[in-house]
Amino acid sequence: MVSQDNPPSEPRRARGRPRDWSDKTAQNTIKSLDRAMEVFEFLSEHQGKALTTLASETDQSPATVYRILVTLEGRGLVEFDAVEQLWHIGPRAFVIGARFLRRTSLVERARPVMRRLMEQTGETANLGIERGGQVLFVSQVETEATIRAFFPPGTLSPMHASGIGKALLAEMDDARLQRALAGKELTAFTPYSITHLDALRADLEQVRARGYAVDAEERNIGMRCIAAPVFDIHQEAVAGISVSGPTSRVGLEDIERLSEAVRAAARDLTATLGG
Amino acid sequence: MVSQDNPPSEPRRARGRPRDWSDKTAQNTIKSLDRAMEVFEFLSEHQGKALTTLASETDQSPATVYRILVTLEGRGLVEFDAVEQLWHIGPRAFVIGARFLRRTSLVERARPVMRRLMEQTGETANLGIERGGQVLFVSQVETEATIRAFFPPGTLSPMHASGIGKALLAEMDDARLQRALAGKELTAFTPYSITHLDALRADLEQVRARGYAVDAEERNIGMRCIAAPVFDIHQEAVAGISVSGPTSRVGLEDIERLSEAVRAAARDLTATLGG
DNA sequence: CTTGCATTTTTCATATCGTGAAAACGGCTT
DNA sequence: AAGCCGTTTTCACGATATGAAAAATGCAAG
Repeated sequence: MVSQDNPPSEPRRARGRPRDWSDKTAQNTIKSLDRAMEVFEFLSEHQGKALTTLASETDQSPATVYRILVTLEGRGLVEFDAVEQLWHIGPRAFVIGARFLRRTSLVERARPVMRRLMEQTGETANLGIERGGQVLFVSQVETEATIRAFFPPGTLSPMHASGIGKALLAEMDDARLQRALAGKELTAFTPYSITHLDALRADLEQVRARGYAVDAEERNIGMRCIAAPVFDIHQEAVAGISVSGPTSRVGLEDIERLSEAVRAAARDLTATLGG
Repeated sequence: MVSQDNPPSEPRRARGRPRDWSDKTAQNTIKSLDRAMEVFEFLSEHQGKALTTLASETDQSPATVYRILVTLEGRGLVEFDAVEQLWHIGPRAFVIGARFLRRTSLVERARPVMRRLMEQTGETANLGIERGGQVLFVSQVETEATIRAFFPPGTLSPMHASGIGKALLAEMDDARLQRALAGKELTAFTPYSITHLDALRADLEQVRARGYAVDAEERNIGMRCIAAPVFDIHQEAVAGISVSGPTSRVGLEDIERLSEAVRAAARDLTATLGG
């Protein structure tokens, strides 16, 4: 989506003194800030932590963690529940993080397309992009049915066990594929998960051929997902759009029908992006 | 914002040494961290800034800002676009921020806002969402007056005869409006009810223009209601907030004044949702 | 092609300021 | 009441964040 992760292809005309990328230990970073951000991140993963717990689990002194939290609290990045005496992520963190989406108009443009897709299919519609070898779900429109697939925006998921992930992988050339999967295990989440590279490649071949990817209970038992890639003006797959629902409603015989709607939605979105 | 702002009611049992709240200058915060967060926040507001610009606009030396950015980049909180040489908010900020939503629901977050609204206006405050073409009242903070409007949470009410309903309808585009009203009769509950589609459209036009909706005895004789829409991060109207009271206290001449408070409350709630 | 300017990144010396230990403070438990 | 536990503050020390300036580069102008 946004440049940067293609050093081989992009011209990379860097103004100013070039950064010393070889410096693995990153000596140009601020240690105290990094430690503070570690606490921040840790807190976001395990919400509702007490000061002492937080301190011991991040290997820092309670006094330091306390000061970090109070400082962040001053900006609303974290919140202190005075009743329960627990710390949480604050609303401003949400506001700031959400601005990540504003960078490209992708999410905004996708909104009406997704809504229509949800109405046509009756299933939850999702939008995801690739980030650091994972699928990042950035937006969703929930179905009105009571039984629904729920992926809160901000969720990260492995590429190989996700419809959107596979739709994106299928559009990558071999070098990029290697990089996206580098160091990643093909974890088995269910008995249906794809765990071998050969099997994955074969599946991706199919995805390319028919224009959509299927996640048939590869991540969650009882959930199926049908996804198609969305292209930007450079013909690059920048996102995936999908519907997901319970096996009871999304039967194997429904896939053909649903895939039509998903592909149409992907085409629509591609068109509004200038593909 | 969460629990914390009701010192009169909450017991406020603080374990440990009590914080020195009088210390307005907050001497217990970490200056460097605060400055770093200032850059972080500033960047989120004005995305795509160059280093120098960022430095001068936050009144810090380029070297310092550079180190802050590189540190945050290491955690994915900010991103550097190598082609354009610009800095942006990173995906991890989105992931972390999104976890804020997991903790509390719309209803819980609305609670303090509604309480304040009730105190300001002296009237019962309501929160409602749209479900299946009807308004679902999900939460309420009752006034202390003896004569009070009472909507038990869980109550369903037709959209066209409800302040919240009209506030939500007014934000829909035409297609969605059609669907929300599909198959619904514009039932007359009182002589003041709106029963013709044209009249409703005209009213909605007004609602949009002034930013709030009024239910003037359209559902119950003797009760008036002033509502405003609440938006989520996608700028979609997800809920409505309102005050309702007897005509004796909510006169036509009070509407202007009350609507200010309602709109302010709606704005507050919208803000904590990331709108 | 050369020169100058703008911008980013690194080096370095300095003193700021972040740090942990320990004490102070209260609530909670027995 | 006394002891325990978790939070907040104090304090003295030295790690480290900081800005100035230099280095390294691209870009635009001559």
